[in-house]
Amino acid sequence: MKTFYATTPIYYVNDLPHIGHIYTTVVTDVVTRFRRLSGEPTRFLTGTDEHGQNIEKAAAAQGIPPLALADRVVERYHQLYRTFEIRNDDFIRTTEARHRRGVEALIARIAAAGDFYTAKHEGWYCSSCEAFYTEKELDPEKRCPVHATATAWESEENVFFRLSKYAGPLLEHYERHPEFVRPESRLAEVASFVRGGLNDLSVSRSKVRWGIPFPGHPGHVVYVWLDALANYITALGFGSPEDRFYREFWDHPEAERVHFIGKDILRFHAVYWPAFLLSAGLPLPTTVWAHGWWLRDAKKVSKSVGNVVRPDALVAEFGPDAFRYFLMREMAFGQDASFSDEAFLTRYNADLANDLGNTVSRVAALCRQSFGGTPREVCTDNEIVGAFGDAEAEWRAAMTACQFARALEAVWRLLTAVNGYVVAKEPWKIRKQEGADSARLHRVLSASAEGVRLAAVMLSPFVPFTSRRIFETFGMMAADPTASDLAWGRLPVSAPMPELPALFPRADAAAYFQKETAMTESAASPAPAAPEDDRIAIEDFQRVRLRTAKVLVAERVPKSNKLMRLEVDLGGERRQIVAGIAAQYAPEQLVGRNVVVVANLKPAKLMGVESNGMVLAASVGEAGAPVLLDVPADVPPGSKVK
RNA sequence: GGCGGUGUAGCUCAGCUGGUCAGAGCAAGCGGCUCAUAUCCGCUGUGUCCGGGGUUCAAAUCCCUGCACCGCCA
Repeated sequence: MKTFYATTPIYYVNDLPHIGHIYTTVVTDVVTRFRRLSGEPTRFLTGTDEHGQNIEKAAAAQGIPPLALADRVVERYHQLYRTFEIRNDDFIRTTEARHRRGVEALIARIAAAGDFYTAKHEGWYCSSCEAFYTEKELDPEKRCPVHATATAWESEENVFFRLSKYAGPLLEHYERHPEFVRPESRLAEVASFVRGGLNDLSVSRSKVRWGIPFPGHPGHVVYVWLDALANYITALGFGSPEDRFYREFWDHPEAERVHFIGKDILRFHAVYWPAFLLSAGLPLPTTVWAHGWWLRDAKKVSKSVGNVVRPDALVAEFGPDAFRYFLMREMAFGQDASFSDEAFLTRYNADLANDLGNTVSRVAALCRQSFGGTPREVCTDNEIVGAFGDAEAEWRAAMTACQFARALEAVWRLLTAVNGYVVAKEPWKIRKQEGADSARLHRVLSASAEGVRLAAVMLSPFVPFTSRRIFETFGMMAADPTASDLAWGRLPVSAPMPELPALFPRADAAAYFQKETAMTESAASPAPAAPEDDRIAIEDFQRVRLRTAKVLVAERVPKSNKLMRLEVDLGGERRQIVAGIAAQYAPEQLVGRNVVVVANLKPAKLMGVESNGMVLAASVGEAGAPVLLDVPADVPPGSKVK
């Protein structure tokens, strides 16, 4: 029997949930709801990645065991899932015994294939990355390219996986299964990477303690990705006697297995993971679907314009369904999209309030006013039947291809058809002329209401709560629909219809932004650490004018331990800048040195001395000791830094 | 530097293997209805389909080249 299995990545508990997590999870939820609605046996897995040095450290910093830290974050995810009505069948945590058992089983198979060997692994190790770097990847002072913190030369015996051996088989697999990576352009990227040759992968760590002990290698734990990726099968019971789900949803000729991921972790899913599986002789996933990122609209910073990004506020104000709808409708799946409150409000009003909400409201009102309930007969011969057939076919094709925006457009065409039909038939006139008993009136409203009901069925994967409300409005049970509901003529006859509040009351965008602005401004205190995406757009960065400068004069600011008064050459312009570096640098170390400065900073007075800019320095260690950024002596002063 | 992608109406984007492909939605303008959440229905426009070459009877669609932006790798 054909089965469908979909997963999100397991989320690292070092990070609180943000829009990226919400998006991937909602996508997977929509897809699995669609499959269930189509009657396919379906399984939806998500979970958390809880091992690694970073977790160990973060927990130690808070004085709690790592597992307690993980518990807290896991609770945040559960909350999130309740809010958005995520219907996952399982939630795996890498600290669970079933996961460990599965990882051990996977490792046993790879070992049996002879794909592990031990060798000395040396290099510059960054403990934050839990990774080794080569000399040329580091700056001259051997600092980590990601964290800019000191790395240490480490040398240890590690277990290696013969990844190099699988470059050929992987390329062959890509060739034979072009659907293995979606979208297509990503497959090209991955293939290009593999064609460049693969190095064997170190898959054990002795520096890390918080992890799964590597079988047969005391003191070593399993490398985080080998541990984490395995979740997709360990959650199904792989390696356990109770592996019914594994046999049904993974190791089965007709099982479809899809990983939804962000494009940032494509390589792990499309290279490492299938290589592990090939080695272990297990089936590969059918498709790895890499979606894009939500970028922030940063055209204007003015809050009154309405580009304040506050997903929490939007969800609170307009509800999780509106947010789910926006995410699925606005992003062309696979590409990046930009997020703005403005776009959200536009979609909300145009699509949800006007089209969906108003159509439900008008058809329901017509029925209620005419019959006090649903029509007494089912009309099977009308223009809406055909519109539904077309919409359903398009919707199904688009959903199967993960073209969510298209699927939604198809449903909206059905809504437009209903509205056009209502306008053409003018049921309010029929009622006046022929009375509420008119058979024609019953048929017209039956067709209209049935169109709305079917739109709600097709929308149920996207906006489950709203769909149930629509069913309720038309006298049905407020339950998730099943495959048989997706056929014409299932609207109950002469059923009482409760009068419910508007689904999506029209929003006054101007008033909303005014309120948000007021709230933002009144929140003078530091914003709470919201689990938000804090990436910025390139335009944000470009507002900062960074320039190189040569220090001409340096002297300590009287009565200050930290402040140093500098006069710098900014390429023809002489500037006075005060920098808090006197504790670490002597004036004579500074004169003649090249530095990087922020050239367009508003002037400020420090200890009575005016400063016109800021010298950039890395902030090192707990105390944040400044370490000036180096600029080679031959870079002329005033050069742009970008 | 290598590989790949993108560039289509004011905005967001559809346009597969070349021949109603010059489109949809939003925004704008005009008209209509009044059942409905000032909602709905109909009509209307602007586009050097990034620039330049080429193949072809025919190219937004294929090839070459230039520019801009983006991604992966180094």
